[in-house]
Amino acid sequence: MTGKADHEERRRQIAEALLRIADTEGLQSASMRAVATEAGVSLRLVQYYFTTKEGLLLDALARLGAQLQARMERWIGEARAPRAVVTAVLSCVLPTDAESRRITRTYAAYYTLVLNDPEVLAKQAAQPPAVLEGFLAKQLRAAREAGEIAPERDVEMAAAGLLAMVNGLGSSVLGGQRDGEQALAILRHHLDELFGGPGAG
Amino acid sequence: MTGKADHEERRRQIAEALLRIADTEGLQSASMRAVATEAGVSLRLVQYYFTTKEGLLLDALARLGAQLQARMERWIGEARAPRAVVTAVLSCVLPTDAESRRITRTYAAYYTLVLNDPEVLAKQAAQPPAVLEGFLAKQLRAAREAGEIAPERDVEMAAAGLLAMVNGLGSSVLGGQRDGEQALAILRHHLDELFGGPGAG
DNA sequence: ATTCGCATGGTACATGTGTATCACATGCAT
DNA sequence: ATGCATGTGATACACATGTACCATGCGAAT
Repeated sequence: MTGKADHEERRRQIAEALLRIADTEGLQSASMRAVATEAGVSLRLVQYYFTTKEGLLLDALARLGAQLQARMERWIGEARAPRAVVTAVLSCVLPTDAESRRITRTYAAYYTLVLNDPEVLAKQAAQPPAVLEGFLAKQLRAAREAGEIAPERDVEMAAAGLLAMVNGLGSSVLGGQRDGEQALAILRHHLDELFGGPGAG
Repeated sequence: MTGKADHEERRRQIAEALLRIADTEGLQSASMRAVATEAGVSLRLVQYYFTTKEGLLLDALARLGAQLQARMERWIGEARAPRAVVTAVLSCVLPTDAESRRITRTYAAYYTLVLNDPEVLAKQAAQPPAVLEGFLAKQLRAAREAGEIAPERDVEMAAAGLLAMVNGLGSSVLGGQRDGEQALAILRHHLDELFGGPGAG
């Protein structure tokens, strides 16, 4: 046989074709045929490897999530100081470079889909933000105990607010209202306000 | 003739049918036929009053914007104090009651559409946030000059951050991650932090 | 009474969609 | 050599969509 590596490779190839289309033209343009053409395979193959369109959408979403997580870990790097970690996590989801623009746009394309699908999709997509928020709160608490944040500050509230803010900032960048650098500046400003003042890069 | 009042009334009736569908089932389900059925008219009439689907979408979006603005003015009411105005504007766009949930969900439905349409739609939808942000900044500056906000605070940054935050909070509520009251609590917390402390109503 | 323009209904057409079906290859186990 | 599972192709089908076209009614101006 051709080996299971080829099988998974084909799936990856097709799913990434979907993500590419979702990024550039939106999910509504990601028909089975369009995905097949983009991936350079026949329509039948897309059907063969994913059976149904919902399966393809779900698989691609999972891959997108993995890509975002990989980007986060890359941005966190060897940072151990809570403030550096928080800054990395928040700023890496802002559409500032090509990769983040791609990921953000593609997530936005899925967003509308999730809103009107009480199916598995909603469950799959509502979990990551919650754990991320918990992670941020933990980091902020550590920073507070280290004296970098005023003791009276509520870290859960701050974490929720910051996460919502980068989400909204991302939307404004995608909507063409402002530029990625400006969004980053706004985020940095609020981080400076939360922590004592301007911190190291 | 039947009078121009009837004409405009028909347009309103049809456009609101679209908005109702966009709210409950998403814009992708808002086909010409579905809108016609929802409005209780024939497909031909939808064509007659709006010619093209794009025209219908644009008109409905304009009406949605008017509804949101009306809601804002209603929420601002007779409030004159900057803090009260800012609080009203920001909290009235959070999905806390039926009307705001409807408006927010419908805007979200349009959002994806705007992302992949460099047409008139983008221009039409990118303007309001900018003027709203300017309005908020002005209110915050007034509050700062009145001593309610620390003099070293940057009001433009704060306005941009708050607007992005309510936007992100709205998304999280729509995504089922939290409830409207919790979102409101997070917003209030950050307003308390920006202004000296808890304020009246 | 005729004519004209607006309003309305019904329906056709071309296209795009997801999915199903039939056909053929190719390689491995028996 | 034969049979069977996996991979691949081409095409058919049923349906939904936006838009265009033809016909009819009906009030008003001539």
